[in-house]
Amino acid sequence: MNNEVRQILVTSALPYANGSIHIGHLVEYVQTDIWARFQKMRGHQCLYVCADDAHGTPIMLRARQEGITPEELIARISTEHQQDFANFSIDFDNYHSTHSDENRQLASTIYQRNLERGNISLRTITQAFDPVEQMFLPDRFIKGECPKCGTGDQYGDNCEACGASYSPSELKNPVSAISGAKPTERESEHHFFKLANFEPMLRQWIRAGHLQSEVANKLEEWFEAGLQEWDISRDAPYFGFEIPGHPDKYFYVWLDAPIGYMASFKNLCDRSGLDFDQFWGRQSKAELYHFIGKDIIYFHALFWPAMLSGADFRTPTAIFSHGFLTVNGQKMSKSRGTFIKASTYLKHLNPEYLRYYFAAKLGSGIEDIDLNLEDFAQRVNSDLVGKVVNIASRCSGFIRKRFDGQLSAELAEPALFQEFINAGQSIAEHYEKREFSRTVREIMALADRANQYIDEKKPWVIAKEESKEAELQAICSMGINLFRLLIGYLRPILPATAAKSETFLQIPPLTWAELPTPLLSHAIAKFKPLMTRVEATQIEAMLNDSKEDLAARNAKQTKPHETRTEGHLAKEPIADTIEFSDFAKVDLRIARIAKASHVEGADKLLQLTLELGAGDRRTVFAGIKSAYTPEELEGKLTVMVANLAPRKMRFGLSEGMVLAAGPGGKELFILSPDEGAEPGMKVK
RNA sequence: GGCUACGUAGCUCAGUCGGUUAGAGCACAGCAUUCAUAAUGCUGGGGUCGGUGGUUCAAGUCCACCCGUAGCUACCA
Repeated sequence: MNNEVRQILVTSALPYANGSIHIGHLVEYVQTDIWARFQKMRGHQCLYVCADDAHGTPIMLRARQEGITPEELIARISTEHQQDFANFSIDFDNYHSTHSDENRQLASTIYQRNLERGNISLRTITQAFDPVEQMFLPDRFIKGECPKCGTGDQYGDNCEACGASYSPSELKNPVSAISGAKPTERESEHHFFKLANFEPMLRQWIRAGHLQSEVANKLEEWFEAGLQEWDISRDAPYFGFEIPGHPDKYFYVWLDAPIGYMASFKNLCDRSGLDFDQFWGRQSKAELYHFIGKDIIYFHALFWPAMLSGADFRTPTAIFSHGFLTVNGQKMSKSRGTFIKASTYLKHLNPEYLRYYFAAKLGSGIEDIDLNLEDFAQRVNSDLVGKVVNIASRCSGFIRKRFDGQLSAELAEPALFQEFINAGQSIAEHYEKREFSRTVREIMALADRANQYIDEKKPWVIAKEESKEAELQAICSMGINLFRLLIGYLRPILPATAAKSETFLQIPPLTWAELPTPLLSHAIAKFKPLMTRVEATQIEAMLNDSKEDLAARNAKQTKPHETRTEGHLAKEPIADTIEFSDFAKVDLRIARIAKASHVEGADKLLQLTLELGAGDRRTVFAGIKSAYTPEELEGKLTVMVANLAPRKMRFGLSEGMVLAAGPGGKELFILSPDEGAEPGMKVK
């Protein structure tokens, strides 16, 4: 074993301060936390830092909508995030914010140094501008009709209906998503990071073992396309840091977000006396690892090393990317109740279950992992409750009742104990390589071995024989010692269960180095259940609760809640007054959704067969796949525009439209009539 | 459309450099057992390895094409 103490700095991606932590986020924090805890348990100096990512247009707008300052918003969200993390035993050594003095200074330093070395250029670009809000509009905040297929309400970058990509200026009838005004074009001077200056360095870097091979493959694309300049500035109004010497110009949030890793660490240094340069200086010998989702590889594997190198800081030792989380094989969905917030999960289930399940599925690759809820319950119950915890439970009774809690003075089966110790090496290697699923598999094989041992020795038979007291004590002590090793190996994954087990065993926190020393002639405490089974009803309740979360929020939106309503009205102002005759032209009818199905090849569409009674059936393509599944729509009554001119769409002819409210994505709500309405009835 | 991955038992996944009869856990069935939170042990059934074609003495593994899934496709956090 390598006894050298390593200096390791680990980060997880910074959660955006615009929403709650959900179980998808947790994959990454759990993965990082397990790895960091493992390193600490091995005796290394491992520091795990993170922060809230607090800047950008969405945060500015949300704060405005809520009628508070961005600072108030991010403070509130930060508290909430940290509470969720603490509940899941995510053990940060420091949690900070990108909206901090440390980050302002570091961002400025990094910018300044790159500027001095000719890595920043200034160029005037033309951008969409909202004349009402007096602000430039990011693509995401411009909506309009797709220039190719004519579908309305599309974002400025690509069409959700036909998949075409285009620039915002090509949209037909564009409107600002903030004010509803028609955007104008305006020129502005922007700051660009000249990524191409780093091409030789990056080409070498991405093939030097800092990245997973599939990630490096993917990045080749960018070199083939040619490295473009990266726009790192935004115009006021913007919530972020003003660029030194350039009033009303701000650093783009993605510039200062990764710098937040450094800032959080700097903040830790200032409080604890650690040496910042020892970790971030060009000559640093410390290891630096970023755990990230595969969606933000570009920022971390190209821009970030380039920025650092251009500012005379060290580059990361490695970037560890992971895949996304699906639930029951599908993307998390609010309507299915599988968009589960961390706080909702906690109301129903033990966080250790999820940590274990994620660990059991995580490898070092970037494939997505699936939370199959049935599998989740079976796996936790069988592995943790049935196998591991059960070993302590089935041995402790004898030790407690017959020997007053005292373990025997010698190991009954030193060879078996040694077998468990030997397995530790490969378990450690798998931890180190982030092959947690292999780690778990090996540990569970040992747990099976321990149960087999007890079964073989049959302590319950021996207990009935006289003069076999010593043998009984030895067998059960052996079982307890095997349990101790299993818990030791599982400790990075199950910190809370390990802590409870340490209380039961009456020992200090386990370290890897102590594992080979068995507990002999030692008193243990009374056994209390360390973990209980997952019940199907708990999972059911959690899913319902997630759905209710959504329902509650919807109710809040429809209620005349000042800020929320103002938000919607501000985004989409009430249209010009019309005459009744204009309204009468629209023939609205109650329709029954007779059939709903997915459309092959369509990302956003569902194909609906609407029944108006008397054999009148219409095929309608509706862009509501993001919010509804076909199953939940079938049989429902809704309201449709029955006399809309049929429109030829990519997948067929659409003969009308269903009415729905909401901004899109998960937040789409189709209208349904009150009880008693029948298909075909006219809405007037 | 292009690109990066993925597709193996009902479920979740292993399967290394191509090499005997494709493995594990869960679930299921039978038996044993009662120390343990209905936990444990033993035995068993279950697979056209997404499809088609190719390379090879030999293909789950390599190549091509197709189908399906996920993601990325740069001013979106």
